[in-house]
Amino acid sequence: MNSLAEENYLKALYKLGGKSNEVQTNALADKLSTKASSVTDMMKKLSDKKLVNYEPYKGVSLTKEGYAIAIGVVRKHRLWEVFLVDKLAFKWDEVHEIAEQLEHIQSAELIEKLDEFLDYPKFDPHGDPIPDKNGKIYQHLEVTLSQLEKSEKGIVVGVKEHSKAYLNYLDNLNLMLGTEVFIEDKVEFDSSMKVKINNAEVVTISNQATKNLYIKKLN
Amino acid sequence: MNSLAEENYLKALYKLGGKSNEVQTNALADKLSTKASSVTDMMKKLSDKKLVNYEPYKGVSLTKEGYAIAIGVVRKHRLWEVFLVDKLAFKWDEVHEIAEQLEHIQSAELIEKLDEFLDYPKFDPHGDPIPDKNGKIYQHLEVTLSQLEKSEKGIVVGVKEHSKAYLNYLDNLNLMLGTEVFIEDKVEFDSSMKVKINNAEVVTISNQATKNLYIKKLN
DNA sequence: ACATAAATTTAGACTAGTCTAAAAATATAT
DNA sequence: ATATATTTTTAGACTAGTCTAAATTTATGT
Repeated sequence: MNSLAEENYLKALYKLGGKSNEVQTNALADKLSTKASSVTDMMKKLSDKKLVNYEPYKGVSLTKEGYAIAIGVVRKHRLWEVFLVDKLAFKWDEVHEIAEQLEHIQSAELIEKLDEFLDYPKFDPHGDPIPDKNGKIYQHLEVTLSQLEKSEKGIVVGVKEHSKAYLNYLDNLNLMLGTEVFIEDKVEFDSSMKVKINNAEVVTISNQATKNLYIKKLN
Repeated sequence: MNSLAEENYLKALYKLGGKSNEVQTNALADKLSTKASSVTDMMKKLSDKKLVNYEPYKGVSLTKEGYAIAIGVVRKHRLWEVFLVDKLAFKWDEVHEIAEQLEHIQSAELIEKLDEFLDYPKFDPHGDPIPDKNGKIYQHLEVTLSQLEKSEKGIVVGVKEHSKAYLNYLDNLNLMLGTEVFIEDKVEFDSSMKVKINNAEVVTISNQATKNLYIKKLN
């Protein structure tokens, strides 16, 4: 069994380095809002448990076993987010902190039953893919709104940035998962875009915002 | 905010002493499977936080504020148990350990939404009353099966003992919440009872078992 | 190549929670 | 009433996880 702290380190390592990329001590410290010295201590511990490959001064990466644990935590986080939004009517910008707690509940049976109850969702409320029980993830084709050209059409399938501020900004533009977008125009000056939403109103979206929306192209 | 350990001490204090009864250090240590010295340390801490009334060597009881927290944890535990049984199809003997974890999730909004989702249940899967959001509890009239006389009739409304072994024993007898029981006979020799279940088969129930079943008398 | 900067690790201290063993207080028994 | 048993508290040590400050290693710029 792994402690809550250990699980959080493994999850952060996954978010920064994926299945096998090296991650620097400071990057991990930043991600976890802790200090580099604390990271070093934990890396030694996780290395002893064979959950990470750690060489002093050289960075760290997940072992196969560490990756499996990290993926499991991500799976739990995202399934709970679906539960919170679909069943308890939370909004998509309200669920992160609660899911951060729920992701550490220990019970394999619980999570399988939750998955079934939710009807085996493939994506969480932000469009992030939910690993299946074997750890398989179906990744987005990573096309962002900013990469579409004038007159191209697509559907919003995910967000890259999860802050409350950004999610609220999208809500106010009526942009949510499943929304159809059509590029009316790209403004050269500030790289913002004029976008027609669901064949109705046209809104202007900042470059910053367009870079953080995943789109599935149509036609 | 209170730590997980603090919440567990407060809950145990509630289970042993209710709203205001004094509890001995050793009793608390037993309940929490810890040592008396650990209890003493924690009581000093909770006393400093004004969550318990503690006088060295004299025992300890909950303050109003400590009681409110304890009741909140119990409310969360029991609501999650309802979720696990009603929505995720767990059996009543499988939910305790998971609910022990879920009861510490911090989010007032979560628990209110869960309560609504479950349709404001009054009792958990073992028949224990669920405190409402103001901390009000509707207690059972505490009649146990063992207190019924020959030819009396009642309905099973709760269990006093929550061990897996006991709950399984009841399952095997087809005894669950809502089951109708009719006392065919009381055996003087070992105080066991012959009980007709749902107007069908007659089973023999040990004294030990009859003392742990709450009954609502009929007629 | 060498000085300096940046990143990382080590050393030592702190907190929360736990433990064992000894000391102190309270209860019980004759 | 006094010895004995029981209960509780205190003292000191331990672990997990964190921190600051100093030391060390690696990277960078001229």
